[in-house]
Amino acid sequence: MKSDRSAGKVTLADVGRVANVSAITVSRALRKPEMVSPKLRQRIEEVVAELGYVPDPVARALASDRTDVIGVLIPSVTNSVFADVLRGIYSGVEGSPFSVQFGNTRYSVLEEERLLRVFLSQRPAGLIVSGIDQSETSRTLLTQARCPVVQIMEMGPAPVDMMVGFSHCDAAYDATRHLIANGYRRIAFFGARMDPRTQRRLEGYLRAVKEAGLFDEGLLITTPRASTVELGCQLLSDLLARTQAVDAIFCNNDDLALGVLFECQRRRIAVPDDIGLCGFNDLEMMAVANPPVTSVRTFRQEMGRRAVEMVLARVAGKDVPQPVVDLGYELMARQSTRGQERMRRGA
Amino acid sequence: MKSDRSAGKVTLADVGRVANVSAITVSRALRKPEMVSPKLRQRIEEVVAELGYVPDPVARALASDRTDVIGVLIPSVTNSVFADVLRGIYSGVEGSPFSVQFGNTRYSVLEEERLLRVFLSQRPAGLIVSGIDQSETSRTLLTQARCPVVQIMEMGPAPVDMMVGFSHCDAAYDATRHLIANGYRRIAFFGARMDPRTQRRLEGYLRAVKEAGLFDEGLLITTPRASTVELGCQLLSDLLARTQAVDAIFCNNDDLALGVLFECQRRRIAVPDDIGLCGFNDLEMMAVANPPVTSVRTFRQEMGRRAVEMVLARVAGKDVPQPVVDLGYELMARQSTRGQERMRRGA
DNA sequence: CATACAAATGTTAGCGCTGTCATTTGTCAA
DNA sequence: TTGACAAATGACAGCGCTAACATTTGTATG
Repeated sequence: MKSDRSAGKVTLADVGRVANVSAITVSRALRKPEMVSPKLRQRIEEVVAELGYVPDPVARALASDRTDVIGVLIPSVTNSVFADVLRGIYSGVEGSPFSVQFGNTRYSVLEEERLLRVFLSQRPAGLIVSGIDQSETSRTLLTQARCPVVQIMEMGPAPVDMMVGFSHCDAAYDATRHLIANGYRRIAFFGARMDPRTQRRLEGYLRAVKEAGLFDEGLLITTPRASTVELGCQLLSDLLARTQAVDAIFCNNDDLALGVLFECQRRRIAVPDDIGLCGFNDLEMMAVANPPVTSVRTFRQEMGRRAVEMVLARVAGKDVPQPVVDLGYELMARQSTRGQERMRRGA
Repeated sequence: MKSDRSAGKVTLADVGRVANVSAITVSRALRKPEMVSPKLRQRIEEVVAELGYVPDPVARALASDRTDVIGVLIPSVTNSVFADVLRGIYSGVEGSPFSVQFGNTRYSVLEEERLLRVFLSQRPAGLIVSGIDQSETSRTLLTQARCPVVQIMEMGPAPVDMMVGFSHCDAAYDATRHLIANGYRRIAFFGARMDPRTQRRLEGYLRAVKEAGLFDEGLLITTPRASTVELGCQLLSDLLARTQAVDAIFCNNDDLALGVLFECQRRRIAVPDDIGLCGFNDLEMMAVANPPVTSVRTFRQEMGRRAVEMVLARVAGKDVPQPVVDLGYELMARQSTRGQERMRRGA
């Protein structure tokens, strides 16, 4: 039996036998070296190396009722915004014994609920979830989770536990104000995949144009489709087919903005003179496009890294002095909006 | 004791107690329903629902010596190419009880080795690794892995187990041939992050230009830096500072190509008339850029999905009729190379 | 040198589940 | 009805590890 299952698997007991100590001492030597005398510790380490012992995380999890896995729920794997957050999360766990398990909610609240249950059944060391629009059930699950929880991407009034994000609404408001300040009056909004964050950007846009008395429903172009560069081209075509009275476009994200830029180039619409263009997220390419495109820089990697740091601190028993962190954003004003200024808000 | 640890946790035994059967019967009702009488099965299912029982994957893993986790090793999380592969992998496991655990090797063979050991210690149901350039040690680990293994992204002569990919070398060869066929003679190669796949693309390029007697070392621009759009701009500037005798550029990937395109626009270099431009991967935006950019389409999502399918088939005990799959590629000839044709190779 | 106490190590009993084998129940032919 | 056999269910042990408690060893003190 044993011979078959554990084919060659070295256990704590094996190490103990060779080193002439009990299994638990080996366990301690590995996890809490200071509890074992230096002499023994060294002998054990030698045997571990010699035998090529690798701790079994599954057994450890069962015995100690905890894992070293941080569960992360994000709505999309492909969206480059989340890819950046992931990178941040990875850099955060790097060098620690923790690993990361992702769940893709695909922008579905129900899928989020389901994944949450799955994750929670695995005794995560911590949980990182996207946004603040969980279902009632999800919130309950998170509240009762016996591990630290971080909500990322947004700020909101009632954090489940900890939170790192920024205000999409304020960011969009500032971007729109920037367009207005630079002389644009007929400012369109392009929004794809109207998820909660996009909705809040729309809110910010609306607040700004309404305040300035520039609101026109005809300038609102939204679609449930996922945003792509091609969609940006299309939305511009759609808009222009409807009206020529547009002098700026605030895009819900940089993919759309890039599409708009290409389409403007094709149609020989001068950016920023005929049309001002502003994106969101400040993807790397925006700064080197032709012309460089104004965008709202968000700190996506930082968000991931901070979230992990908070989880790790809590797991280590430290308390987190600032459990709610507003990372802010930065308006990168560039040529596409006749931009010179550069302002910062939040955090 | 118990009360504290398992706070509210419902176990198989709990379900069994309420349903008046033994724990093992509940286990069977859940895993192999056909082994339990319909009547009992129904009663058990009711109790499971009533109590909100969720199986504990950790305990199951320890007892059965296997998990439902597929380990995936990729060299980068941010690179959009791998993001697409991930999406494919996700769509592959969707609806199955399997989940995915990623490891980021950051293009390091040693990190790959380390992660491999970690993953293997967790009894994965299967392993998906990127490329064919594992270290000797890694190959040994993979060979001895007691689970199916799929190498993705590339084709190679000696698969560890299964393989899904395409020939980067052939793809680059065809792309370069296309440039030559369309009248370009001074064809530069831009390569960033010279990982094995980039190296093979370079090989393909070299084969084509040498065959045509068009090789010039001065047209080879490579850098270990990660590729970005900005880097594309820079490499073009560098090249032009060195020589004006260039009439086409084959970029190692689409990020670089996009940078080159923007820089050409800025410098009023006409694409495709002054300079032909070809990318690699056919990111969505290439088709709608201005002008649309020729690129080599690769089937990244498909690669991920197929890899998962192969693992699942093997886990289910089926045998995989075609354990080595060449997915091929497709040259998307567009305006940036005066392209009309559209050819296919591989698979 | 006995005492007290801390440090170091060991013993025991599971964690929740599943593999294996044993037992019970049901079914059918003779 | 009985026996033979399959189907359904159960008992038991153990996966590899760690928490909690128990014991031993070392060390300082009077």
